Amino acid sequence: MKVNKKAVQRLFHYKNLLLRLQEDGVTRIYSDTLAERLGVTSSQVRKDFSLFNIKGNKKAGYVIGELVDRMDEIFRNDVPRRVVIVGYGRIGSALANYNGFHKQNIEVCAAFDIDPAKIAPHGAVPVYHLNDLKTVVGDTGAQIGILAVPERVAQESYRLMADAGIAGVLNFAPIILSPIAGCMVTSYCVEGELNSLMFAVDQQGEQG
Amino acid sequence: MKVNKKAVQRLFHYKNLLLRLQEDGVTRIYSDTLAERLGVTSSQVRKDFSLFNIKGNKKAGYVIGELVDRMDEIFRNDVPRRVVIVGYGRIGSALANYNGFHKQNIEVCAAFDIDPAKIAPHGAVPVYHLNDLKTVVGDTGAQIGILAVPERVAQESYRLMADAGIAGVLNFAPIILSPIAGCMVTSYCVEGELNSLMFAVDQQGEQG
DNA sequence: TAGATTGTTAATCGATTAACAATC
DNA sequence: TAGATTGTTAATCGATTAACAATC
Repeated sequence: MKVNKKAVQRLFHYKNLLLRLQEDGVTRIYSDTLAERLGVTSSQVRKDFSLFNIKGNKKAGYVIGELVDRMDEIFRNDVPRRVVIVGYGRIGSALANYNGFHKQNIEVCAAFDIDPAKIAPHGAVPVYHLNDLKTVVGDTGAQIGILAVPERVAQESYRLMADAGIAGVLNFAPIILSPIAGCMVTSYCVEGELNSLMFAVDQQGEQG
Repeated sequence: MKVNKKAVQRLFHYKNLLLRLQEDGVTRIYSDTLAERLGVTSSQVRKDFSLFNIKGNKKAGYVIGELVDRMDEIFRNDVPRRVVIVGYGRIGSALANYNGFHKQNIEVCAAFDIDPAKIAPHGAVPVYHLNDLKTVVGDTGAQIGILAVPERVAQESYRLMADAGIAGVLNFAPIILSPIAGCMVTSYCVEGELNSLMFAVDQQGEQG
């Protein structure tokens, strides 16, 4: 089986739980315990680990320290990973200043907008004009970009990001972007998720 | 095949594309065309439609007006759907004022926080103290809640929401919530998504 | 009618779960 | 050793894609 996105996401959550357990002084864990804590099956935990070549000890479970080290290695958590944000509106600025990133060694190194009133190259997170995207991406070596612009300019902004050398985009505009070679996209649509949740709730109501 | 979350999400995106086409004066469409525009297969489009009992015309494709009407019916888009937001920090306030919601007939009817400085019951979106959650949920009839609080209080806040009668929660705290009966959860973890995207980019780099 | 498109059934693909041999 | 847990293979489950009969 190939490593897929969902397995990567689970690995990320395993890691975060393990870090919390480590803080509590726990040093070893069984796949069973880990599974229970995260609401998955123990088969899945072992399968995921095997996918990433993470080894435990028969009978003795897993050493949390070793697990965390291996995961840091897999995710390259030793080097800070740089991210730029395109679109400094409500969502963009909220993410630029989100304090959950540094724990994961993710660094928002710059944001971009076309509104002159928002440009602030000397802020905690510098905000530049979109025209400077290519230069800044070149200088910082950022590989990943967050796209948080209005729907109607999303495709064009994505093109500019791909052009600037960004290799992966996390898109928050509520539109499916047509892919550009060399720059992969993952999209998140809040209204779509809410809609989907509402549908699920409605359906459940009909049954129960 | 049962209706699943991914199919619901696709239906939502079909609808949005169809609305845009309608504005351009297009009145009919084939599954082929629709599929191409959204980067899916035409089999999938027809399968999705069949899942929701959406009918077209052999040889003549689908009438966009009929499709949109049927989808509005499925999603109950005729009545405004009310949402509350728990946690009025950066993410919470960004979402409270996000202007992509009203297009989908989603109404953020109230937000909640425990910081007295944030309470503002007469704002465009009223912000109340968390203590008032149950009352306000009762009064407004909101069924869905967005959870945007710090990780360490996420599980407890979720419990309060379930308690207040919220039937579905969209969680943005980077933690897996243990489920409470009667209140389903969908989670989104930005740092997890970024991490996953970085992993994918790294992997691609190794191969190419 | 001939050609083209829908709607559905069957085939394929991929991910999760179960089972169990290896082993500490 | 006996018991328990990992690691992996096989079985199951679910979703996507392909194929094609129905039909306009």
